[in-house]
Amino acid sequence: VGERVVVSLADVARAADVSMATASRALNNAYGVSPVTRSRVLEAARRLDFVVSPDAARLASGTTNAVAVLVQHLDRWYFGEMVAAIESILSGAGYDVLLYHVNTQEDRSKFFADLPARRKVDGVIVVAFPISDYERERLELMDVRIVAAGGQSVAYPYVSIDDGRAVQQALEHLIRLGHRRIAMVTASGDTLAPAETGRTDAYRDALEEAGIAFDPELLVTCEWGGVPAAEATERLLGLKQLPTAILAHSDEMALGCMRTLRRSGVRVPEDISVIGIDDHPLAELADLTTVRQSVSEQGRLSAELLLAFLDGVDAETEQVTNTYVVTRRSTGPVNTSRAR
Amino acid sequence: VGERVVVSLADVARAADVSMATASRALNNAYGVSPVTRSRVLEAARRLDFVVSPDAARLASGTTNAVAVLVQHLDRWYFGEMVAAIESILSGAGYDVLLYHVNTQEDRSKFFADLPARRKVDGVIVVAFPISDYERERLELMDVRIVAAGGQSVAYPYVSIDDGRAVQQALEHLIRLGHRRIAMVTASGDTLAPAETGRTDAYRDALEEAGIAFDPELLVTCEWGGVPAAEATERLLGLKQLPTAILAHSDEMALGCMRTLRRSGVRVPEDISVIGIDDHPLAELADLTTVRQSVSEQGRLSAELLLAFLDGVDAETEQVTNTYVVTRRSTGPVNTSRAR
DNA sequence: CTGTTAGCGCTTTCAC
DNA sequence: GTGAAAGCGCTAACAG
Repeated sequence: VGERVVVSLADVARAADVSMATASRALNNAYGVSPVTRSRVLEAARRLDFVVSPDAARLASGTTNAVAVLVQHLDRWYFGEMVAAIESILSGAGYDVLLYHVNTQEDRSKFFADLPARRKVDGVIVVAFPISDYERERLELMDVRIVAAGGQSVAYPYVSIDDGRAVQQALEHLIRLGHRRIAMVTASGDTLAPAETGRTDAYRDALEEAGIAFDPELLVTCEWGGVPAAEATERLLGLKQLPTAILAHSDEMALGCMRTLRRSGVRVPEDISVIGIDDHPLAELADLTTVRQSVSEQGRLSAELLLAFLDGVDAETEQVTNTYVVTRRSTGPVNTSRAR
Repeated sequence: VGERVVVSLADVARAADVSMATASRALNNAYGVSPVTRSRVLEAARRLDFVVSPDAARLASGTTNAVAVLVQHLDRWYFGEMVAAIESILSGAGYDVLLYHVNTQEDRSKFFADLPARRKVDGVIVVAFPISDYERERLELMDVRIVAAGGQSVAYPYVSIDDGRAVQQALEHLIRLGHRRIAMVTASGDTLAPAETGRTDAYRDALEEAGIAFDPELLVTCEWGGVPAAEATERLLGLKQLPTAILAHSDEMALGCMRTLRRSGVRVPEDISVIGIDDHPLAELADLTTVRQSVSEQGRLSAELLLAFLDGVDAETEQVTNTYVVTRRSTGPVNTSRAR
C-alpha cells in the first residue's frame, strides 16, 4: 500500500476506476456523469481524503474564487463588524476572503503601488474608504469587479447609509426637544475617514432647513476618535454662550464629548444633550442616544452585490440602508432656565 | 503589435531576450543572474506591466505564500486589533492573509468539517480561540504550522498575556486601596470565549493569596458582553452586603457594570470601585481603571512567530506579554463609613 | 551566469 | 457518459 502523503486527482480516478476527466467532473458537480459513476468517485475521494489543489484548479480553470477585502481601522467596531458580515456571505458562497488592511498612508501607498491582490481575486470590496483618482486608476488595473461597502462611492456600486439623512435625523430629534443652539463635533482632516465631509455639510443643511442660523463657533473639528473629541468639546465649553446640545460625528466621539462634560460637571442631558451616530455596542452602556445604522446589513448587502456581479446578474448598484434615532438618556428637553 | 490582454512570463522573456528560466530568476531575486540581465528583465516586466500568476507560481513551487487567520467576534475591539496587527506583519513579509471568521457554532462546525483553507496556506493563526480535541484533530489534517494568538494554548505555540497575572494585578490594585469585599463579574458558559476559566480561577487564587476568604456570592457569571454584565451587576446589588469593588472580566463588561451602578445611584468609585481588563480604547473615555494588555503586540509577535517557523527558524514557543494597571477614576479607596 | 527540459495537478475541449 | 490529450503559467533541476 502506497504511503502517499498527498493524494491527487489521479489517485481518486484510479481508485474509482475512471479517467481523471470523469473524476474531475464528478467532483465538480458538472453535467455528464452518471449518478452511479459520480457516487463511486465521491466515495473514493472521501475514502482517500482527497482535497483538490486549489492552485492547479485555478490555473486550469482561470477563476480564483476569491475576493479581496480592502479595509482600514479594523480595530474599530464599525470596520470589524462590516468585515465580519462580508466574510460570512462570501465564505458561504464558497469564496475565500483575502484581507488587506491598510491603516497607514504607507500601507496604503504600498497596496496601490504593488496591487498585491492582482490576479488573485475575482473582485474586491472596499470598506468605507474614499479613494483618490490615482488609487482608482490603479484599482482598475486589477480588472475585476469592485464594490464599495459603507460609503457612497461615485466610482463604484455601493451599499451604505445616507449620511446626510442620519445627521438630519439627529438634528430633528434635538430640535424636537427644543434645542436651537446645537454644536457638532466632527472628524476631518483624515483623508482616510469615510463620510467625513458629508456629515458636516448635512449639519449645516439641516440647520438651515430648520431655520436655525449656522454658527461657525459651534462646529468644531478634530481628528477621529474619542480623545480628540473630548478635547474639541473643551473648546466648546470655552464659548461665551454654550450649546445646549452636541451632535458627534460618531458614537466613539460622542463618548469623548461626554467625558469632557462629565469631568467639567456639566450634566447630560440636563445641561447639554449629546447624540452620536452608529449605535456602537457600547453606546447602549453609556446610555447614549444615537442614530442607528446596521453595519452588518451593509456588509451583507455589499457582499451579495459583488456576488451578483460575479454571477453576471444585474443588481441595484446604489443601495441605501436605513437609519433611525435610538433614544436613550443622553438627550432631553432643552433646559431654558439653567444656571451655569 | 499583439493586443495581449494578459502578459505572461514568456512575453517578458522574449522582450528581454532571455529564457523563461532566467526571467523567472530575475523576477524572483534569485541568485545567479547578472545585474545587467536582471535589470533588462525587470525593465521589460515593468514595461509590459507583467504580474506573475500566483497560481502557476504556487503550483510549480509548491508553496502558497498565504496564511489563514481563524477568528471569531471580529466586531469586538480585541479581535479586530489583533487581526490588524497580524495582517500588517504578514503582508509585510509578502504573505496573503486568508480570513476565516467563525462566529456561530455553525460556522465553526463547517470550518472544521470542510477545512476550506486546506492546501491554500502555509500556516494558520488561531486568534484567542480555545479549540476542542476534535477541532485540533481536524486542524492537524491541514498539515501546516499553527500558532495561537492571544490565548494560552496547550496545543500550539502561542503569544498571549498571563490571564492569571492580569487578574492578580487588578486585585492587588484594589486590595492596596483597602478593598476586601471584591466581586467579580465573569464571562462564561460561552465555549467560544478565550481565557474564560483562567480569569475566574485566578480571582479565587489571588484572593486566597491575600488572605481574603472566597465568597461565592461575589462571583457572578454571565454571557460575555456589556449588557449581560449590567444584568449580573444587578444581582450583585441585590446582596445583603454589597461589595466595595468589582472586577470585570473585560472592559466592555466593566462598562456594563458601571451602567447598572450609575442607574442605581451608586457612585463610582466612592461607593463601589470598578476595574476592567484590556484597556479598550473606550475605557479611557469612561474613566475606567483597567489592566492594560497590548493586543497589537501580541498580534505582531504571533505573526512573527509563525513566520519564523515557516522560515525553519527556531523561536520561543510560549511568549507572554506584559500587563499592568492603568489607574483612572473608577477605582478609589474603600469607603468604610458609607451609608446606603 | 544562462538555457533546456520537465513537470506542478487540475480542467477542458474534442473525440468516441 | 466517458476517455485521451493538450495545456494553464510558472519554477526547478540539470546541464552547459
